[in-house]
Amino acid sequence: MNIHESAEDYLEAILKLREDHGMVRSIDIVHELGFSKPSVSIAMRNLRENGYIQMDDDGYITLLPPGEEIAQHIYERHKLLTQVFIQLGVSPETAAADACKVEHDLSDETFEKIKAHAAGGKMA
Amino acid sequence: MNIHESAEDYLEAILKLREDHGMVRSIDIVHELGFSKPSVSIAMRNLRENGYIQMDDDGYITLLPPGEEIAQHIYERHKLLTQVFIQLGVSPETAAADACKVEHDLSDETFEKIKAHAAGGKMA
DNA sequence: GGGTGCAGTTAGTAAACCCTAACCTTGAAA
DNA sequence: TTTCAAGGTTAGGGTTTACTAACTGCACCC
Repeated sequence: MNIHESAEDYLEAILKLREDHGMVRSIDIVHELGFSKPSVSIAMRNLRENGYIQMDDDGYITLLPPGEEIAQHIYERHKLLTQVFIQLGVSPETAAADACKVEHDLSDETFEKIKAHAAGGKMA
Repeated sequence: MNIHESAEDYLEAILKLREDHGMVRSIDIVHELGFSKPSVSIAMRNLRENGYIQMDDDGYITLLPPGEEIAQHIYERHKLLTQVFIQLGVSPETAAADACKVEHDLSDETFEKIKAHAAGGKMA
């Protein structure tokens, strides 16, 4: 019952929506990710059943600790990779789109090296 | 009838095997990628039916121009990304594994910027 | 009270991608 | 010549992840 790539994306979207607007419902994720309502509904059920999120009676979603951890992990990667790509001269839109895909695939080892390199300020 | 990620992997493996050993059969891909014989057999049928590869009567595989182009495209990314990760201090095994995954996801724009950056010799 | 619309769910479908089990063909070895 | 191994295929199955169609529940509003 491992976490899969799509679950990571959903958790990341929940975190992003929370930071941007405070409250998060399924319909907000529908608009954020561009998926259909049933797709999001089923994804939320899975996240709920596996203890990653909680939904109150009004459908408002909160991240439980395991979900929060994964969301932060992915979101940190997303932001750093986007920044690195932009520093390399990539357009912001493309940088964000590529970060979205790559963020799931990199090992911790490689990510940490990229992070260290970016922090060194020697990217440009 | 677009090319998908797995097809890119198979084409890349064919190119790599050709460079390493000359001749390529399905069974060589089985050993290279660690998939089952039926999985490779079906993948080869798809590549054949879509004009990416050719198989002679003995089962030897050659890349047709569209397949060659994709294989070179992916293989070039694989080698460059591996090299870049290694230059950042990542272990060769992890670098290659991560390159394997990332090589499919990067836009041309981002890849070209990474390439230019690496060529500038300012990676380390 | 009856319509309208929003949020969410259920049911059924599809595509990509892998698997095991079991088969065929061919060629070499005993 | 029989047996066996290697390469390849067919048949059937399973997971992940998304979709459309059609439903429920609820609130609001004239």
